[in-house]
Amino acid sequence: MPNSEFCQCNIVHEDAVNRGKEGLIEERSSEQVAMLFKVFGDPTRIKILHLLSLDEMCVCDISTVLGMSQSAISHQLSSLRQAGLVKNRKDGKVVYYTLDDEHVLTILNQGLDHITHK
Amino acid sequence: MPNSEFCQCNIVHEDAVNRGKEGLIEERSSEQVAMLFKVFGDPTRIKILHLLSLDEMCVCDISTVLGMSQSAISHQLSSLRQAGLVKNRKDGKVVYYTLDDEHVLTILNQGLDHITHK
DNA sequence: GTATCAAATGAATGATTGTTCATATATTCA
DNA sequence: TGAATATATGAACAATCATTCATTTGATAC
Repeated sequence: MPNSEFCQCNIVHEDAVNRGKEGLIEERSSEQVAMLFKVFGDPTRIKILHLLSLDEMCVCDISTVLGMSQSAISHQLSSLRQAGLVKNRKDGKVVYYTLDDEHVLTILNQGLDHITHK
Repeated sequence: MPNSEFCQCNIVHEDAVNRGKEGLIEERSSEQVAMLFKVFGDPTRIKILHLLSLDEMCVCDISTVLGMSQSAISHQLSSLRQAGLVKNRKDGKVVYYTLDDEHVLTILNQGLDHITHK
C-alpha cells in the first residue's frame, strides 16, 4: 500500500513520519530563511559584505575595488538592502553603505569558518 | 579623471579603495562561501535540513512529510551531500540521512534567529 | 535466475537570477 | 536655470536552478 500520493514506497517509519510532520518548520519560516541565505549565495554579494565588514564604503569605491560596473554593484546593493543586510547614508551625491547589524557579520563568518575548517 | 574602466566617477576615497583592495576576500573563498550559502537558499532544502536536525530520516519518509516526489527529494539530497551538509547510511534498500556535523545546525539556527529577531 | 522496491540519475522545461546597456533620479555647482 | 555627476532602476539576455518524467542502479526475496 503506497505511503502517499507523493511516494511510491511503503511506509518505512510511520512514527518517524508523524514526528517529522509535527516538528516540521513552518512554510513561511523556511521561505524566509531560504530567501535570507539566497542573498548570501552570490560571490559578488559576499565580496561586498566582506568589504563593508572592514569599513563603510560608497558605491563608486566598491565597484572600483571589485572591478565591476557601477550598475552591477548598485543592483546587488539593492538586493542586500531589501534583505536588510546593509543600510546606507547619503552625503551629497555619494551614498555610503554599511552592514545593517552584527548579525550579518556573524552569519558571514560562520560561512567562512565552515569552508576553512572542512 | 575616471577612477577606472569600471566606474565613471572620480576617485572619491583613494585610501578607502586601497584599504579595500588589500583587505578584499580571496576570489576562491568568496566563491566557496557563496556556494555554501546557495545550498541553504532553497525552502525545500531548508525543510530537509530542519527535519534532519530532529532525527535521521530515510528518503521515502522525507518525501512523505514534505509532500514532494521521491525524485525531487533525492535530487535535493544530492545537492546537500555534495555540499557536505548531510551524510547517509544504507540499510538494505533504505538510505538514512543525517546532518553532517554541528556546524550545519549552527548556520541554520543563525538564519532562523535572524528572521525572527528582525 | 526473476520480480520487486528504494533510491539515484539524466534529460527536458519553466522559472529565477546576475550582468549589461540605456535611461532616470537626485544632488552640487556655476 | 542648466551642466555635470553619483547612484538607482527598467528591460533584455544568457546562465543557473528546481522540479518532473523516464529510466537505471542496487538490494532483497522468492
